Amino acid sequence: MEKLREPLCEIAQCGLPFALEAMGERWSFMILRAAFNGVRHFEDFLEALGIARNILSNRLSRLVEAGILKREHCADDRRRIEYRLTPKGMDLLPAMLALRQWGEKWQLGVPANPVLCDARDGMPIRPIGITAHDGRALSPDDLTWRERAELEAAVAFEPLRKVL
Amino acid sequence: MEKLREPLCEIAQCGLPFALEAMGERWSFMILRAAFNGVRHFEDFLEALGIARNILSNRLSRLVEAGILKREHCADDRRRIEYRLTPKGMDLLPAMLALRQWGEKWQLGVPANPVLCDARDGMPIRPIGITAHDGRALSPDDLTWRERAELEAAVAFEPLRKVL
DNA sequence: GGTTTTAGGTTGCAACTAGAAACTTAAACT
DNA sequence: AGTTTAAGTTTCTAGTTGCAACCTAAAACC
Repeated sequence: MEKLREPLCEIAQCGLPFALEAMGERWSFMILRAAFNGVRHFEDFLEALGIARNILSNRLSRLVEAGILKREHCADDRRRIEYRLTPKGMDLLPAMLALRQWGEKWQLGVPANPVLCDARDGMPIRPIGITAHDGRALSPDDLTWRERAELEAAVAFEPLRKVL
Repeated sequence: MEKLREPLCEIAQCGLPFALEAMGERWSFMILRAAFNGVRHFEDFLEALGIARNILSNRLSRLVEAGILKREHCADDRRRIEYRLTPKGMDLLPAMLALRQWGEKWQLGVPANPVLCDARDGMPIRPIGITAHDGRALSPDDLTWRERAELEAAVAFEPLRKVL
């Protein structure tokens, strides 16, 4: 764990504060979860989450503004509004699952049910973890920070796979 | 994405609300990040985060209470207190990195620096994602929910790897 | 045209969050 | 013994969050 150290946020360009700015509020992840479960309409979010109307209204607006949800009128019933995940919102699924798995593992006593599985073979997904470029599982001790410049020089020969 | 649906939290035993209960507050992830970067003492958190003393005090207490940090007096200087990550706290690293990578990818304009790398070969880590039991990358469309009972019956022959 | 439905704004109130500054306590240092 | 340091706690203030209940606007339905 000693190796895992970086300058704090004033210096580093760190994505965490930006992520928290968009998703750090109390209901944001629960709304996202509902959206992943197919909830699309205001009243359905309201019922699913037990949240106050004005808070929901405010959060949905913020999530739309952040580009995580998109807001559009239904074609068939134009007073109805659909909130749908954008690609940017979909891309939060690993983070949400990682949080959820952590909650299940450490906070929730019972094994979770239902279990999220691979649709192709029906097997449970692997716990979300940190993996090397070649797929090996990494522990916190296996990690280190490198300057981008240094890194790009080092891999000048082999093509650098897109990271982050 | 249609396949990815589950009963909402009243019915399902979902770990997400539990995770958010512990980590959902505004400064929690930033404190965790500092802890991963080796910050251990009250005054150092204070300086690193620019947070008010009373809020920091409150958050540290909560994180200790949640078992994410442990609080102990230094052996050499017993007025000093060290806050250190517990295994439970360490286990939040994938979730934090996933959030951070998302923030870097979607919110932060510039490529992040420094880059988190595998210490063994110096290559950048793979973006955190969802993988099947055999390591294949999965997209949201590849996911489905299965009842635990059904699943355990189905894999009665092959040993079910520990999940979550 | 009147009613219903959907989405969401407004108001009022209680609780919580956040910050600055001063105070406290215990240990260490001299 | 007196000072300094680390880690808080307390007090006061302002702002935000959250809920309930009611109100509005627009579209659809009859």
